Amino acid sequence: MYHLRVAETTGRRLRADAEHNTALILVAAEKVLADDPSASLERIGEAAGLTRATVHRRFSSRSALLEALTEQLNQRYLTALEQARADLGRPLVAFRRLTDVVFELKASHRFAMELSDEQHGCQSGLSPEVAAGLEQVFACMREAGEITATGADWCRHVYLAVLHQVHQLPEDAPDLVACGSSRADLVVRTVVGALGGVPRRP
Amino acid sequence: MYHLRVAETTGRRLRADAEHNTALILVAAEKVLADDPSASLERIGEAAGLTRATVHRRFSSRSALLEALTEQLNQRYLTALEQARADLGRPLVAFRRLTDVVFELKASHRFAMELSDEQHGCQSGLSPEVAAGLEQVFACMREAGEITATGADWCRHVYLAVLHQVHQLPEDAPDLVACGSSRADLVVRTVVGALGGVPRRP
DNA sequence: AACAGATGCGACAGCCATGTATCATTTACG
DNA sequence: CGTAAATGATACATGGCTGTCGCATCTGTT
Repeated sequence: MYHLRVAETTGRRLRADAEHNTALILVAAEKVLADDPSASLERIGEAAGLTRATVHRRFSSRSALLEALTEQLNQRYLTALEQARADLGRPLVAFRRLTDVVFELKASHRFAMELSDEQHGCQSGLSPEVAAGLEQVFACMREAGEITATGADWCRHVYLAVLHQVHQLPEDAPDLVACGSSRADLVVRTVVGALGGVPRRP
Repeated sequence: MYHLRVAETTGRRLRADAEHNTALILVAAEKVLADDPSASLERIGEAAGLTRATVHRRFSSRSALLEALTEQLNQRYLTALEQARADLGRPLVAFRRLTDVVFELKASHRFAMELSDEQHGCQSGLSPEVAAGLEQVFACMREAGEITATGADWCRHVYLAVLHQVHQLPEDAPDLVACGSSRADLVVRTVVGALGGVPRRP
């Protein structure tokens, strides 16, 4: 994971407690920044039970910390994609599985997800591997006739946008209840509808 | 519009040139902040051909300026909604018309739109009148059987999210070209698909 | 023309975040 | 146990943005 040189220029590895603390910092950063994206390193350290100085020792700068957060997110994404790849034969099932896991990511990595979304331009901050993995899922759905949209970026963006909206939908939203209160179900149906409705010409 | 007391506590009205300058500031603020949401008032003034001091004279604080920006956006929204209300009898036409105008808003008021979106919680920063106007459009579409989603917030959020994604789609995106390169068309079809696909139970 | 209003310029104070450094103390690890 | 590493505490320098003055100088308005 982060065994080697998080913010160190030397090749020495960190002591066990130090490594544990970097993990604490990442967790705290996610929690605090999700609430206030411009929170200071001081507040992050405090939330981790550490000092601002220590945060600086583990992460050479604020941006280094943010980088670490998105890298962490990309790792979890890859794990989720591997799970989905298992049943790529049934694209809708794979998509549903994927959405389930990504939803947990949204809950635990809200800030990092928005961070990689906000990345300027149309290039999301996602690693190329993750983007490719998502594209594969959508490609299978298209081949299976479940959707008709062809652009990989378009599919991914709509997916993430819908996911975001569903995430912050209140528990008792009528359209959520209509789906058996399963957020993942609502995402799947909405995305499939959005990406499948494109080519119908009136 | 802003004839009276933009940042003044006195009831006196502004001189003509001063009023013109507040307009310049608003335009410049939109342009600069769209590029960098955390740009300083100095840069905004510079973009308006004015001094930071003058910006402070017209808008008592940074947040006052942001408020003015969202208020301006809400005004334009209302105008767009009035145009759409014209042909509420044909909901899809009304929706299409609305989207056309809102798309121009997205181009000229990118920052303000994202600002009112980011507003914490599920309450967007839109004025109640605008929210109600949008709800009316979606309600008509639902009654006409074009969509099946029932939640007003849900419809609005999906609409704005899709709009945002389509807005930053490159000119040559395949799914855009498939719609005759009309962004508004792509929005309409995607949203209708997204909101209409909800209740289909597999 | 005269006056009030608006602006530019410069200066000042306050605030807060970042990044660096030092030193004493505690803790992990061989 | 002894050493090296990690941390807490504290201080310092830096830089940026904000908000507020005062003053000289144009410019609109009547």
